[in-house]
Formats: sequence, C-alpha cells, structure tokens
Amino acid sequence: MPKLATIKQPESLARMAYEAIRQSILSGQWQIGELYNEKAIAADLGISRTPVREALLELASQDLIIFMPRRGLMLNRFNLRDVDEIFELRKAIEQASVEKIANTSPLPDLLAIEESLLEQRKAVNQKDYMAFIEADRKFHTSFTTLTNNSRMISIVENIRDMIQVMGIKALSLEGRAVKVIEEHQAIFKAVKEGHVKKARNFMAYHLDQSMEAVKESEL
Amino acid sequence: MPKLATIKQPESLARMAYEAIRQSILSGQWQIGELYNEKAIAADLGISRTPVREALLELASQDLIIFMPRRGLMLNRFNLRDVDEIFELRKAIEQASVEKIANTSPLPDLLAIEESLLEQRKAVNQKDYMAFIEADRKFHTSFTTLTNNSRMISIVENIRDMIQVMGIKALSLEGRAVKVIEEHQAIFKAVKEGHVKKARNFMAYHLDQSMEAVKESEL
DNA sequence: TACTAATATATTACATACATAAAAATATTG
DNA sequence: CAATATTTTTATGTATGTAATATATTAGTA
Repeated sequence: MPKLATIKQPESLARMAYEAIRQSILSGQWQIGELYNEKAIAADLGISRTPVREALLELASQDLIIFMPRRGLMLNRFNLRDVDEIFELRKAIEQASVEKIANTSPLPDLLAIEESLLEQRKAVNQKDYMAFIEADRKFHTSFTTLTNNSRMISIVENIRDMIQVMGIKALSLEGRAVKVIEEHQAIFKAVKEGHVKKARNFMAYHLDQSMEAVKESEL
Repeated sequence: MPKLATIKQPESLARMAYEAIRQSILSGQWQIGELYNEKAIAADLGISRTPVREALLELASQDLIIFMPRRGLMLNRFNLRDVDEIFELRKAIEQASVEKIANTSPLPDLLAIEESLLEQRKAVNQKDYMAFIEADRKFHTSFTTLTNNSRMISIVENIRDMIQVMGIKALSLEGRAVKVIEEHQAIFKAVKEGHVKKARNFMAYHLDQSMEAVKESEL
C-alpha cells in the first residue's frame, strides 16, 4: 500500500497561476462586466493555457469568477440573494467560532484579536482604509483560526474574497468604520469574559449591519 | 457590456465525468489506499484525459480524493482530526438551518422531512440499510434545502459525501439506526413546534452521537 | 433604411503530444 | 550475495493542436 499522502506541490504552475490571478482580482484589477480570456492571462503569466485553466476552474468553484461558454470569463456579479446567502453562511460559521472560542480559548490566544483592534483604530485615525480592511479581515479570521478548523477557515477566507469582489467600498464607508470597531469591541469583550450567548448575539448584530452596508453600497 | 451570465453547460464532458466518478466513489467502487490514474479513468469513460482531470480537480477540492504527485490519485483517508473538523462545520450549518426553519417555515414545508422519517422506519424494519442511508440523507438535506441557501446546501452535500467515503458502515450500525430515528424525531418535533433552542440542542446532540459512531466504526 | 442571411472572428472544450519526476526493474560491482 | 548504479516504465504536469459554437460583421434584399 502506498504511503502517506503528499499534497499537490504548491510550486506547481497551476498553483502559482491561482495565487497570481486571485491577487489581481482582489486588488481590484479586474473590471466588473468585462470579459477576460485564458489565452491573454496565460500570455501575461508566461505559461500555457492549461495551468491557467486549472486555476480559473478553482476560482470559479469559489464563485469569484464565472465561465461564459465560448465567450470568456468575468468576475461574478453578486445579487441581493447571493449577499443574503453568503452572510447567512458567514453568520453560522462565525457564531459557532466565537462560541467555541469564548468557551475554550485561554487569554493569550486572544492577543491577535486585540492586536487587530488596535490596528483598526490606527487605520481609521490615519484614514488608511486599505489598512482598515486588512485589520478587519484579521479580526474575523483570527476567530476562525483559533477554532483550528481548516474547513471553517477556508470558507471564511472564501467569503471574505467574495465580499471583496462585491466592492471594497462597503467596508470602508466613512461612518461605518467607526461603528465596525465598536461592534468588534463588543464581540471581543464578550468572548474574553466567556459570555457565550452575548458573543453570539453581538456577532449576529455585527454581521447583519455589515450585510446592510454591503447592500446599500452596491446592487 | 455583455449580458447576463450563463452557467457552464452541465452537459459538458467534464461535468459528466465529475458525476460519473463521484457516483462510482460514493457507491463504494473505489478501494481505500488504492492508486488510480487519469488515463485509466479516461479510457473507462471513453474520453480524453482533459475533462477527466478537470473532474478530478473538483473532487479533490471537495476533499474526496487526493492527488499524489506523479503517482496517481487515491481516496482521501480521513483521520480523527478531519472527523472533528467536518462535524464541527456540519453542526454550525445544520444548527443554523433548524433554527431558521423552526422560526420561519410553514408546516406544509415540513412534509418532506416527515416523509423521510417514515422512510427511515420502513428501511429499518426491512433491514434495508442502503435505503436507510438514503432516507437519513434526505432528512438532513431537507432542512438545508428549506433554508433556500445554495451555499449551505452544497456544503452539507459535500459533507455527506465525505462521510460516505469514510465508510458507509458507520451510518448503518445495527443499534445506531434505531437511535438515529429517535434523535431525528426529537429534532423534527422541536422544529415543528417552533422550539428554536430545543431544535438546536437536539441537532447538536444527534451530530455528536453520529460523530462518535463514525469514530468508533473506523479510524 | 431596416431586416435577414451568410460569413468571419474569437474563444472555448476537448484531444493529443511532450517533458519530467518518481518507482520499478535491471544491471553492475565489490 | 548484497548493495548500489543504471535503465525502463509509468503517470503526471504542461504545452499545443483542432473542431465547435457564440457573437460580431458583412452583404444582400425588399
């Protein structure tokens, strides 16, 4: 019998193409509504179409792009229902995360979260909204990371990607950032003090508010 | 600007290959620990390696198989940690589902669930364990389906697939089936009567028990 | 001009070819 | 014979070729 599984080497061209394309999408280089094609991307990356296609298939399975048969590819255009679905899923997982963390995590583990709160405040003071988005992402992924559940981590990462594709603006609406920090603070406090029910409720409230912000900013 | 997205046509060879391979895995035709290869599968399906590879990449992204670089493919071998992760995720989503259903669904919508309960009893009486597994799957997916959340549905479907790959046996352990039905009954009753908290708790209990059954039967 | 039919173009979806790495088989050497 | 080096085999990972199809363009006609 063969021995233990090795993972598909991360230095494969397909993997590299995936990372490169994902980054170019997340950094806002892809225009919504615009058609793209495998050949141009492959030429751009200096590789053949095959690994590019594999990367695109993965991005499509993550709902970031969609294949238009015989036409090309485009960024996924999320509608109101998509937003509802995505935030409902997000709520289920992030509530479960804070519940678990509030129950089990020792204080030192919560340092990364407290750190991200500082970064959020600093970013708002300096009006550096890219930094704010990053710190916000760190706040949320810190909880998931503490669950030590790789599947939940991946899903939350993917959700963040989708929200970023929906439009970075929503997260950085002037007035919203300040409220976000207050909401985060409430969640963090409840978790730190082990108040499970409160932590769940604050997270629910926060995600509901965020969803509204997304819906208002676009769509 | 291009018009609305069409979805990658489901009659593509890659799609067909995906369905065919997934079915052959779920029906127990793949041996755990055995190496498979793209060429043989392609020959078997009478198509080229390309669409087969795309199908396999999707199955790998769903954690059903793993690529062993330059060696071939095998069924994923789940360990205890995987089981913990999968059931934790499953609990988060299925609890959220019953919560939503208990809050919002009108009685007629619950018919599919009640129906599956009947099928479960019938299957146990007839000692038809394949039928039982099917009815069990229907019970759980009915809740997710009622959420109308395509993302949560996909995740739960994928989780069922993974559990099936872990070994069909766990679900059909002689004594377990009877208890499963009791647990299902308790969940259903709570949902029907709109007892949100109870529904969540019964679902949690049921999934914990199921996880133990899986762990005991293998690994 | 407005509308339809024919043709051209672009791009995939799939097939095939090739290069390379890992394993297995074989040969070689002390 | 045991251990190591070499060759062969096998399967992937990547590149390239090809036919089909969705759309755009052009030509033709009332």
